[in-house]
Amino acid sequence: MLDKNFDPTAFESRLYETWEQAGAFAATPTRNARPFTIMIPPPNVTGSLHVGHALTMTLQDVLIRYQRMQGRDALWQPGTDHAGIATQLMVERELQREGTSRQEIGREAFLDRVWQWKAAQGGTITKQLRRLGASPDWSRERFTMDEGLSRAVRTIFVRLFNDGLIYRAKRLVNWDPEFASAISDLEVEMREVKGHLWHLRYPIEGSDLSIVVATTRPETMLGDTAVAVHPTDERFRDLIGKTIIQPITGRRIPIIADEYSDPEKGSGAVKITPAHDFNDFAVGQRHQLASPSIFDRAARVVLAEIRADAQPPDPDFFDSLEGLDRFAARAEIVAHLEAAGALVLVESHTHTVPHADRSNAVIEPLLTEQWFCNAEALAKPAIAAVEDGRVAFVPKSWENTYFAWMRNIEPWCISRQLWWGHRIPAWYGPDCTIFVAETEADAALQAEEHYGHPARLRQDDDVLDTWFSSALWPFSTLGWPDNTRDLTRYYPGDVLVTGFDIIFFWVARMIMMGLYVMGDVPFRTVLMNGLVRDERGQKMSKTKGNVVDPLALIEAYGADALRYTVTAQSGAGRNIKLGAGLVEANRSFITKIWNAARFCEMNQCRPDPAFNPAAATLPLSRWILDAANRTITEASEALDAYRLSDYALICYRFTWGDFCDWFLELAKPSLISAPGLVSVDRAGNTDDARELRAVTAHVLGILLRLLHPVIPFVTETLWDEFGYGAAGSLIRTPWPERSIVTDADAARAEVSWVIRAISEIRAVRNEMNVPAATRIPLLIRDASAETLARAQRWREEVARLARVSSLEPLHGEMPHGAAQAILDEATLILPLADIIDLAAERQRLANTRAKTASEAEKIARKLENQDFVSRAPEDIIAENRDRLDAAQAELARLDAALSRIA
RNA sequence: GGGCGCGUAGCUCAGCGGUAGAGCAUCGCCUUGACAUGGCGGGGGUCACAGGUUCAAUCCCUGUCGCGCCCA
Repeated sequence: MLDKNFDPTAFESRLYETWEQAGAFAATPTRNARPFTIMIPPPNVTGSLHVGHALTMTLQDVLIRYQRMQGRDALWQPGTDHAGIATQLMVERELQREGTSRQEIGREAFLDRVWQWKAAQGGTITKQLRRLGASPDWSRERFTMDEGLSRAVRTIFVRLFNDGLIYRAKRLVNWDPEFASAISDLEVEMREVKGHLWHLRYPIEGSDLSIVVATTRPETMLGDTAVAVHPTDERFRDLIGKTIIQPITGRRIPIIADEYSDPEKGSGAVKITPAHDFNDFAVGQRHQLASPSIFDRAARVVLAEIRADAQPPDPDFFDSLEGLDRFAARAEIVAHLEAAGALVLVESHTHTVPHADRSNAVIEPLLTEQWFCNAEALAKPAIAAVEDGRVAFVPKSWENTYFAWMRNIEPWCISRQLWWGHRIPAWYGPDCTIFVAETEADAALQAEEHYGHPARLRQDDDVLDTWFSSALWPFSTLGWPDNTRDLTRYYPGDVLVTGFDIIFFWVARMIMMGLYVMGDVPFRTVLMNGLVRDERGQKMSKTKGNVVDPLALIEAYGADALRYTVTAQSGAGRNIKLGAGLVEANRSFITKIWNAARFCEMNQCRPDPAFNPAAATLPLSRWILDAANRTITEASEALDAYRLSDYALICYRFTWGDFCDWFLELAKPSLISAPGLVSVDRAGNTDDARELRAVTAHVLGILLRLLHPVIPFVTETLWDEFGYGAAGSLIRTPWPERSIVTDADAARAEVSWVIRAISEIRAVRNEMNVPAATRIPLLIRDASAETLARAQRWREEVARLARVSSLEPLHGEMPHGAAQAILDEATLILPLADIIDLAAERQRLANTRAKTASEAEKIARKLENQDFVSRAPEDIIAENRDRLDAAQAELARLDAALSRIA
């Protein structure tokens, strides 16, 4: 006997172990079945499960479990990402607590520490995914820095280099001074910051004139090599070509005309610092300006590159700037200029400042040598693949976002000045000649050939952007560069499920690399899921303290409740709001299923393998089997189209609305009055009860299978308990199929009449405040023979559910003081002599009449409209005529009913 | 500044040319032999606003306002 409540903790872990140990998650490449592949977005190896994971992983698990049940050879490829910056940062913090640093212990010892950290922390997220019920093929788990994947990284690096698509260049890059590393454009976040606009006076050489420049970053003036004005700006026309004496460095710099300068902004004149600003760099290129760097890698002032050209008016002050942090230098310089009377104006100014998204440091553009990937070349075929539909985004609107970025793609800076990651497979000879090779031995051979003798080589110190290895994930996990069986079988994958926040970081790059390396797209469909917000729609953040911990939710409500909630909430591409309240509410659905099953168990509804749904004869049986058919079709269509929230709601409605609220309630009299398999039902007919039991178990089996992808634990538990299959077998049980239902239309008409009759009576009773315990007789007048026969067939069910004491046709006068309800051609009459408030009943009927009359009038007006009748399609006109007829007939009956109590 | 998306019941959202829907919340009734994590019933919406297209607009088009996100 099932307990009264489903206790997830009692089942989930045990069940998961059963599945995993039985190999239920494993792909079976040897099977003769069409593969279905999902590549997991590898979470950070040292991370832990957050609600975003819970959402995306649940959706993937729903899809993979569905396809598994569809008989596909389902591969959900799991693994984790080494997450260069994030992981290195955590270990560095640990070292800091120990009073040391990575520089102090050295590269090798540091990497040892990271591997130790990974060994200790790396299992957390995979354990948590198990708690969630995720069913990837764990036997294939990969890590972006394991040997195979590292080999793939080296191989592709060499290939791209040899194809001229990877190159080394000195360019202005986004520099994170805190990590002391370059980062890519994507890792830069523009933030609105309240700052100042300083208006500074720069004297013009050989005159008393001066020009006022406005800047948000006075400290960079040490690297000024020009002042720019707009070519059409009348105010400065005569100054173009003159020379300025830079007030701190004393450097002679020209006033140039460039359209970059915006006459509307600031003073209309801007200082140009090519080495520390992307726009200034472009100006510098156009005017062949020098571009001295004035900051080191920690963004401290370095005077070396400007000393030669400097003639500082105040050499002591100039020298004092050496080694100052950029913000300290700013304060010093502003104060100095103010004292010298060169500070004209300080304006409050809100502007966007680039920040590193990981460290939060203000980005310092810096001229450095880095490795770049020619993303433009790789993007072309990747754009085409989405244009011609080889890759489709769901929802489609995300394709615009993809195109916009891809069509304006910038070179991808792939080198990072970190230690944790794939070290760049490039070696330098004594004269700095570069040898790119998969191994040091290969590089040595190349060097020997180049120099004519063996040479001492030094490997590049940098590592690759983490996303470089992630981009290879769809094929590197399958054994590439070896031409493995898995690679041919599982590439390309079917669907990628991920958040739109990494569409550029990851999705676009996988498509680029997939096409470059494999000659085919990595997946057919990209299902974009939204971001998870808190109940009020606010972004979750640790500082706000509104972070919802999925594991706490699982602990409190069970994994199924969480899974069901995020699936039902996941409108494609839409952000979802999640709080404990929603999960708690959805848990009641799990409980409902549990209790429905408990009722089935109590009434001996056991799966009968010999049961043939096509042979079901009772209208109620055929009605629920028909509804099940429709649900199977709708649920499958929704899943096939990746409308996962629709799938969840379709199953919910069928389970709760059709199966529990109506089918089980209507079947109750037969099931309960006839305990035991061989017994007699109310009509003395043993077959009815027997059939209903078999149908009940059959339909329960269908809904357990339909719901298994989203709520695997409770469904598997019940599946096992009821003996539908061996323990732990639901996960691999075939998806339900439609069955043949004899004369479904008739069954629908019959049961729908019963449902409407019961609902009408209940509504009248409630509105008339008839106490629930009061049983009242039901009289039916003006009913057709068919309706009367129906009413007699269902008298017990109607009596039970509408709390009716008897059911008779009424031919003569209506008893005094009765409530009435119109149902098709018939009128249901409830004699309420003592309890009825006649005025209230008149009002109730009048209200109904008013509603019907207004509807009839609306339709009539429509049908009187010549334009409508002549131009609207036939079926719409016919439908309106029918509706008008029905409304008018109902009006007549309501009038009759009203006159009876007049 | 450019682009994308969203404004539908108190809340969260579905519907996207032809009778406005669900869940939650709310109100009333009910502890009936699966379930009060329940059952039954009710109230609640000029579908942001203004034009246009159409026989017909919540739905299509244009504009306005408000909100969000992305890119510069």
